[in-house]
Amino acid sequence: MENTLDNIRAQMRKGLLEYCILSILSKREAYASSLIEELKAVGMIVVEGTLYPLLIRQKNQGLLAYRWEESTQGPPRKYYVLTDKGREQLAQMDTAWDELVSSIQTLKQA
Amino acid sequence: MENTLDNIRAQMRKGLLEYCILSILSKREAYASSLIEELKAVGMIVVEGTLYPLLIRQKNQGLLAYRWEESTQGPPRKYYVLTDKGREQLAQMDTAWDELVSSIQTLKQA
DNA sequence: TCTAATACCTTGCAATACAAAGTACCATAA
DNA sequence: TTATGGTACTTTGTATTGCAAGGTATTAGA
Repeated sequence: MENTLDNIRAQMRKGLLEYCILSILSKREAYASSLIEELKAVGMIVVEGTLYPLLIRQKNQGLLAYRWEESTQGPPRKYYVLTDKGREQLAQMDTAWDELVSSIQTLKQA
Repeated sequence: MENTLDNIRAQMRKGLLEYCILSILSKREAYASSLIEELKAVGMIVVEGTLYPLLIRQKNQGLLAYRWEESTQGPPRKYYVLTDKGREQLAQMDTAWDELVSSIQTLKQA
């Protein structure tokens, strides 16, 4: 029941992570740790325990596929890419997101 | 596991309802059914089983207060209003929302 | 052969949106 | 007076999902 700005941020983010992941992967393939870095760079803190299950869910839904790639700096990495179905889903989410932003704008000014 | 646009909308909305409620109540007091109407008017479907527990949570957090008012058309209504604490919370949520919109915009163009 | 760094994964818990069903009040018609 | 329909508030049980915490595995270097 804390009310810090961080908690407010966290709460607002709920359900949007899936959209962010697809958006990032639509530009370039990435592995989990690099996704976490990119999200952190724009101010969205995500932890492993959130991201890994999410990626697995999206893969099981057929939105993502992955391939293993060796790394020079540690264990192999699982690079995820968008499938065609993932691209369709992203297009729908773009629409939904624009509508949501518009809805809230309307609410706040009426 | 459905993937309709409605489900996508629903998912994106998660966690944002609290913000919408405070936004509406910052403009005028309202009772549950009227909140549902106003949200529906901007395209956000909310059902009673979602809204009532949410209002009770916000009241228990001290963000809202309410008063009973007689109605000419049925049982009395519980009109909710923002408290000072609710106004503070709303201000923080405004910030968090703007940041979120900005973060996603950055993600999508990078 | 340790240790540190990197990367992936799992378990258990808490929060919350929802469907569905229930309770209560009021006006009006039979 | 009683029944009916409309309005409003509430509760219960379930599914989803974000997270803390802990675990496994690979690699490079001391």
